[in-house]
Amino acid sequence: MMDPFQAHCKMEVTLAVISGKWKADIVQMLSDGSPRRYGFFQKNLPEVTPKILTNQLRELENAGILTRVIYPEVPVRVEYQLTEAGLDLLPILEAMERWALSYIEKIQQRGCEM
Amino acid sequence: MMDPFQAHCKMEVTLAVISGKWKADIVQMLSDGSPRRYGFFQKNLPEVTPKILTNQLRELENAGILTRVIYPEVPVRVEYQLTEAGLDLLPILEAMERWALSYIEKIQQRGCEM
DNA sequence: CAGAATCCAAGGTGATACTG
DNA sequence: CAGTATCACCTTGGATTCTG
Repeated sequence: MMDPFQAHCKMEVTLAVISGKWKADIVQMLSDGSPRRYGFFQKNLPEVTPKILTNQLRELENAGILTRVIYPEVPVRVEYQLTEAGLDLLPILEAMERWALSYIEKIQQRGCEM
Repeated sequence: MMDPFQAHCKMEVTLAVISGKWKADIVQMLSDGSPRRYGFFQKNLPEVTPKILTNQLRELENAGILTRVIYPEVPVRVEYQLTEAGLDLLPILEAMERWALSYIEKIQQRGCEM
């Protein structure tokens, strides 16, 4: 992940935080505010390998987008949950989703088939 | 650039379009709607090399975010201008800028110096 | 259950020099 | 003026295998 703190403009900070193949998906899966477990992401993102999933979760954690809480039970339970900064990201992700829909329409009209 | 059309979710489409080290800057430089020339970007982004600048401009052009118009004068003049889709991107970039500001504040309070 | 370790391929970025 | 061409690095993502 690119270091958000050496970005040359503010937008780059945000882009650095959410750029990552599965980060937007992860944040969206936590969008209702409730905590989710590692296996939940694995189940809903069948294509992502454990290494990559852990990597994306850790980078989001280090960026302060989500928290990782370990419950030392047997078997161990780990819960991920959005922070306030993470919740603040949701409107942007929704706007990105809306833009993409409109964009896809425009592109189709332009003559590209999908 | 990652192909927006093989994204696994809509948000990825938008991310694919604006992910690129200088793309957000370029779009913002065109935000008032008026056309800008190659040299303008070079002057305002002194760190970017010609190859990369051309690369970022071409990817934005291929994505339909901006247009590239060549005026066959001597010397040649090339003007870049945002499309409708590009203009629609501006609110998102502004939201990203605002989020980054709030984020930086929060991080500083958390104890990280910048 | 929730990862960690190792190895590897791809592509995005950049330095440098050159051109229609 | 507005680019191209070549070479090289380095980060990101991924396949596979293994573990507290």
